Amino acid sequence: MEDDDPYEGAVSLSQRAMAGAAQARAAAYLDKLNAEQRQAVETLDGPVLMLAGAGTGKTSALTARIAHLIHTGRAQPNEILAVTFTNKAAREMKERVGRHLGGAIEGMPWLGTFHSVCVKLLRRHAELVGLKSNFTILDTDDQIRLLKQLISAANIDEKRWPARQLAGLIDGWKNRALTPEKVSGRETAAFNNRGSELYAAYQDRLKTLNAVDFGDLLLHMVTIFQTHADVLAQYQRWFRYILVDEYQDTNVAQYMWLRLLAQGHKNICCVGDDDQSIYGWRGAEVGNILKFEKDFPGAAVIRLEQNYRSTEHILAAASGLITANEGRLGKELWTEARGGEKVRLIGHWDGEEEARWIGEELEALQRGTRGNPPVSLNDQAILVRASHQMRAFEDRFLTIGLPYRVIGGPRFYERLEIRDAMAYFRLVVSPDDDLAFERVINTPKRGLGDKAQQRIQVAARENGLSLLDGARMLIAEGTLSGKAAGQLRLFVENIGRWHEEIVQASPATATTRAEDDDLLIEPAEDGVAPANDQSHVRLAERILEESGYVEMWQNDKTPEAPGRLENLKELVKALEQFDNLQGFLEHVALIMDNDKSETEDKVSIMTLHAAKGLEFPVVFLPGWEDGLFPSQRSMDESGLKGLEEERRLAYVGITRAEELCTISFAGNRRVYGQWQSQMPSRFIDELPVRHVDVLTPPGLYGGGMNGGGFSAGGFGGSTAMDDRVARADVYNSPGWKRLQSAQSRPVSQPREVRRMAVDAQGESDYEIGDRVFHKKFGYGEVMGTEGDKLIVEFDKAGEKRLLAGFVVPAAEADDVPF
DNA sequence: GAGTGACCTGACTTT
DNA sequence: CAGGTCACTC
Repeated sequence: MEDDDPYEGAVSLSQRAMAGAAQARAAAYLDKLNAEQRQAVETLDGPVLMLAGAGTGKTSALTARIAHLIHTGRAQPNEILAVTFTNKAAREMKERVGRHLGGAIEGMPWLGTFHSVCVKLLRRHAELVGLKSNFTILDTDDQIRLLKQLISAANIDEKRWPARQLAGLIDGWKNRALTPEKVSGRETAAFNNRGSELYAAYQDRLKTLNAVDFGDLLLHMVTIFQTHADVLAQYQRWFRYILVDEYQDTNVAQYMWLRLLAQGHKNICCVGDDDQSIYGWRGAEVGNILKFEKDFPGAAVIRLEQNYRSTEHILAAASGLITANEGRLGKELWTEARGGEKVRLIGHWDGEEEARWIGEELEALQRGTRGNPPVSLNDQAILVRASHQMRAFEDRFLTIGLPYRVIGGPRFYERLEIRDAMAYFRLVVSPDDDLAFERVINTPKRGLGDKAQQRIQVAARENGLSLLDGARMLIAEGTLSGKAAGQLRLFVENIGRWHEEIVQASPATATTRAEDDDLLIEPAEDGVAPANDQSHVRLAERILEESGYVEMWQNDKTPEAPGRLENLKELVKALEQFDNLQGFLEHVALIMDNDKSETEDKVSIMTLHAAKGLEFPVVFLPGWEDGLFPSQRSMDESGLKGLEEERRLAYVGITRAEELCTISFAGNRRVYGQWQSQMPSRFIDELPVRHVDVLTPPGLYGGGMNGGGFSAGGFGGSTAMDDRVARADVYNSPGWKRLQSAQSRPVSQPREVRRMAVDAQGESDYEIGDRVFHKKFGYGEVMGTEGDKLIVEFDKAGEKRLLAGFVVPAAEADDVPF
């Protein structure tokens, strides 16, 4: 590497001038902070652990700290390494630091996600791990395809040993910074005893392809730091201050990376909240935050505990829930806010009913007919555990015409047509991108099926060529049959021609960026720049046109086709923001989020994971049912640890709400296209009852249209002894029983409903041997009880555990219309 | 080589 | 319920 520091003099004059201007501003960013936040900002030297609970002004403190570092002259903007997990967080931080310092701080080149920072570093030092600096970053799709090839090459039955699983294993290893040779012990036995072997083969293949996957970005940098002391020392010197956001989400590789970099000066400030660690499944180690003080002796630990976001009931409900977790660092969140509505809890007959009710609530809140000031849809959100739960809401909202937006749903760049188009671009930019070649060689159909492709593969492998060159060779030999040969020739020539155009347009960027020493000046921040030359946009259009790709969709008669064409247009449009195709590809590889700045008033639907870091005045948390939330899979795979993570997820969900939080569950839900009766979530038991309102079922009992009945509930509170909402309270409540028995009947029979409600209450105690009837499972016999559930052996459906409310005595089965 | 239908399997969270 | 794979046919 270079002897002298390559970053010398990278600070521009304008930045110095800017610092001067900020000086005059007399550090206004400190004014709004409370004592703890201020301490976190002003404790600049040495290790600092900031334990910041939900809504305690963590980002304010973090950005103020950066501003303070710059303001006091401790560090230039480009000497600060600040890492986040999401692009959104990075963007927000950049913007807020800029605001603190009076606007246009241009150079925070090292503020970004772990991955984006690592890409920059790895491009500089790629050769140390056998890569070229213009390596491609594979998406999961490519990764899977690659693994499939390796698995079948290793003569392993792809059915029994799916590539997805191997991808998961490899990902896990990389998260723990394990290179193939470091995978040890029984883990070598993973994947039919071939796990580590395939992992090694995969890494080899990646190197040959000059490609990396997401995990490699971190792993390669850790390897480089560990094996090249000079490189490490250089960055240790350069990054004088290190800040880490969401520290509880760091995995082992990220942890090692940080520790290596911080080892010299130990000026590292980590911000996190152990109660919000929700990425264990992705390799995050809560342990990292728990052992910070051991890793950095003498660390200042600062707790931010004053919550500025939620009402006292919401905060208390969340706090009460999370105390069920063990091994917490422990924080006492408090707020000055008083009053507000309790957290609302309501059960529904099934998922559709739940969606219907929430839809009505959203509209009522929007109109202000609940006796509340109107709440815009933008201020309301529905947070679900798993993305497939969104569908019920989308269906319902489409029906009633309620505008919504799905955040983090099927993402733009993951769509078929976008990936295809991107593969074309990739191939044109880097003709030896074999994975891209495979993807588009026969899309649209060019009569080049498996056989032809195999011949290309063989030709390429035997001659050590890329697939594109292998194809060229075959054409030159003239061994392919007429039609296929002509099509292939056209394809190859097109790619070659387009590639030439790029090379001529910008010879420097088309080859390699290894020589760039301007990473700190960032001519194109994240590849974005005011584009002056739009030739790449026209080129992209022509690629899609002339390749026949657009035509393929134009001829497609399926209903999705027009949408796909729209998406392609949008893709081309997005290119305008970049100054070349390469920059765009880089951007897309790392930034898989599509935050179109929408201005319309819409309710947001997203997963709980996607909601972290966000807040809304009104939040709905549907689907609180055992198996769904907490998710069965988490519990099966990770036991108590999994359950605790689910609980933290619940905590994150509740703490997103500022004013009104509504938890709901359904008694029946379609799972795998099959109806299943659901148990309410055990987390419901853990809510402190004083802060929860159990709502009576809506609509059925004369509550009327104005939603007036909703807040009249609260019968759950009076019966609980131990300060918890017992699930049993919900079932034993008159409202729930009526709901259970009544809702299996048409709603338009109020008299019948009431009669049945009374009946159901009277009959809720079954004895062993009683014959019962269930709406879905049919007839069965009561075998016993388990807690508040009945064990029923159904004639057809077998043994089930369910609540008494779901069955009726067999004698009354005739009354049940279905 | 491409198109079609039967079958199977798997289903959560993501930089 | 959905997407993917396989076998079969044209």
